[in-house]
Amino acid sequence: MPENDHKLAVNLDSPIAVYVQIENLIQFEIVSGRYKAKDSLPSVREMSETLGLNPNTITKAYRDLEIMGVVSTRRGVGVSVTDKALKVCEGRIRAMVTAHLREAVSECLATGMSGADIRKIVSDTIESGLMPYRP
Amino acid sequence: MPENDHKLAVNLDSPIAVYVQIENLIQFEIVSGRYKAKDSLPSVREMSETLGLNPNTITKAYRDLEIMGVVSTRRGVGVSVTDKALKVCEGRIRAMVTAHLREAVSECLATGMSGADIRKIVSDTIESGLMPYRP
Amino acid sequence: MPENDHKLAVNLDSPIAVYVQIENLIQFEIVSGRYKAKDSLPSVREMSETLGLNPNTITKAYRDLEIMGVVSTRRGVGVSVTDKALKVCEGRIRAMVTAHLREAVSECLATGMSGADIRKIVSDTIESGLMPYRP
Amino acid sequence: MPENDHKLAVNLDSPIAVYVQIENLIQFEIVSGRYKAKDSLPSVREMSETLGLNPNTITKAYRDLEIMGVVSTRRGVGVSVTDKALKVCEGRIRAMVTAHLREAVSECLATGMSGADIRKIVSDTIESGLMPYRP
DNA sequence: GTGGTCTAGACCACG
DNA sequence: GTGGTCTAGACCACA
Repeated sequence: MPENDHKLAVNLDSPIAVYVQIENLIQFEIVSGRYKAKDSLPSVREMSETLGLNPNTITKAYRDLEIMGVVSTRRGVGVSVTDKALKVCEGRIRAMVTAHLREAVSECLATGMSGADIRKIVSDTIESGLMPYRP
Repeated sequence: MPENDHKLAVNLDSPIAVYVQIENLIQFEIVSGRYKAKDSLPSVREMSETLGLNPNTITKAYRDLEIMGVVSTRRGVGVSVTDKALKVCEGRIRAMVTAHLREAVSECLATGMSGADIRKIVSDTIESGLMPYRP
Repeated sequence: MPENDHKLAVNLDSPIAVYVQIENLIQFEIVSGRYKAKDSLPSVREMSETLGLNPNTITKAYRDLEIMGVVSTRRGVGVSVTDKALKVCEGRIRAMVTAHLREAVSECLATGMSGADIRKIVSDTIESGLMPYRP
Repeated sequence: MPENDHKLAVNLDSPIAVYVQIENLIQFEIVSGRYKAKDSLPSVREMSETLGLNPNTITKAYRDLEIMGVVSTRRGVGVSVTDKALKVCEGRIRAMVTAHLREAVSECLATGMSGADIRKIVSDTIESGLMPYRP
């Protein structure tokens, strides 16, 4: 039962800094095609209210994304996805998730879990549907 | 190519706190059977020198493990694995790595990666051998 | 009468953001050789007290410098100049000051100032001694 | 190569506020004699369309210039250069560009650039012709 | 002691 | 309304 009205969410208990989670979330949205070049991102204030975070935290994420070349910000106008964003994000994100997957499998092996068990968990997760990125 | 001279290693650049990495490392060693009940752990000083970390960091990890009931420390004697350590760690670690694996697969799906691609990476990693836990 | 005990200073009235001024100041110190590879920078707290600024402002500057590869920060240890800092800064700063000089001369020309007058001001400033960078 | 079709231009990426850039641009035009007493300035709407800026930005610049006594606005008539504009601007702008020039030279000295190198850049720029003010 | 993150809230530049 | 900067002050991870 996939939830279609896709919503961004951060995990405050994660050891990963919230602003980094937001950067990743947005990059996932871009890679998955939900944000396209020239699309506007939610304003800092809107995003901060949606996520229940301080505007400064959003600002920090947006600023990093700007340095990466993923978004472009203009005072009084807003923040929008750059033309090269997809290219930039695709490489970064693909490499990141592949590394995470390899690490996760290695962890499982390190506990003595069998290859068959690992494959079963993987298949179950794949079949349980397209889960949104949850940091 | 079996895992000879298995060594603990922490990743200072990881967003995961070093003391958490150490706690996990030791639990992995227990789950995988390299540390057994009543085994002594390296002293705080030895561990800190081996890993190049501040003794306080090791102390904090050992204290947390003691609270979890995984190790017991006795002044003048040292730190040793408790009898119930395996039982405690097995559940925790198994749950952790399973969760990590599901998250990693979900991340891959979120980028639009196909199930076949994911399974291929998983199989490759499984076949590349038993990699040590690397946080 | 040059002032030898060289001190960093920022201009709060400048249209240039304070944290950018700090980034420039430190890069000047590196280019001019007053900071060398592996030198420690003043701690965030110390710098903030010296300059009368909020620690967050210093943190922002240090973070940008880290992204640029000019400094390296380690928790609990401090911030130090990287080995490649001089190379990185030299290009950036040299280009920046040259551009500023050209712009300043162009401005003078645009007001109708004569080449001779411009050269006189330049010579006077050169001869008035090595002034510290004042943003 | 005389400066034909001289055009005002602002730099949106400059740390200098756009309305300040416009104020300076107009004062440069006055000092250089391209705008004389009683000349009309472009209307707010025309200026905003020419420069692709929000009319509010132009309005703010014109208002500041009026406060300085450089222009006078009359409802239904427009904005025109005052009789004392040249006198007012000349001092302000001359002081500003001189200060910029001194600062730029100081910056160069601070990087360790030699007086000869500085003089060479200055001469090159002077000889490359009368560049328009570019903020 | 060090740096890192986050919040709350202010003021500014711009549309 | 938009984003940008800065302050004040809190808590955490680490040495």
